[in-house]
Amino acid sequence: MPAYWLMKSEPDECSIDDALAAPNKTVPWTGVRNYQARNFMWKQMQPGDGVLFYHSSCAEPGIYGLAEVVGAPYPDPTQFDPRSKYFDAKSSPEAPRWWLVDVQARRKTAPLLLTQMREDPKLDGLGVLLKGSRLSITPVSEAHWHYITTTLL
DNA sequence: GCCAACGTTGGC
DNA sequence: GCCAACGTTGGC
Repeated sequence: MPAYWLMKSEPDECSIDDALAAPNKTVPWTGVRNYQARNFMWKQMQPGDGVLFYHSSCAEPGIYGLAEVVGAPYPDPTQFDPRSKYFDAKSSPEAPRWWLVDVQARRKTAPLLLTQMREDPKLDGLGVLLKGSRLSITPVSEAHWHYITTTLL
């Protein structure tokens, strides 16, 4: 059974346009350094899972596209690269600390802004709307996914 | 740039 | 294992 996720990306780093322009429209979801978000990618995501592609830390945060999980999780290579800002000296190839999945962009959508989502009672309980939520990857219920993808986008 | 909320670190 | 200090996220 497919699962659904909302994944935040800073558009300055990787926007939905960047993902669509990438080879095979696929980007490694690099740089996650939060255990809860890592565990979603490492232990729970399956190829074919649906992804709401969210732009964060920008002028108009919101959902800007649809994507899906492809392939199996593997260690984030940036954790081993001393020049990377995601380098983690406490990790090692023998015991990688940070795992990621590849995400393939499906299409860009009309923006569904955070402000709009907050006003929609049907989206009550959506992870990204919860008070103080900073988690960069949050599960999305099938009902929310269906509503967002068929009615709002 | 501010700051609330949250996660992590490390001394004890 | 507690918890204060610190760092980060991310909306505004």
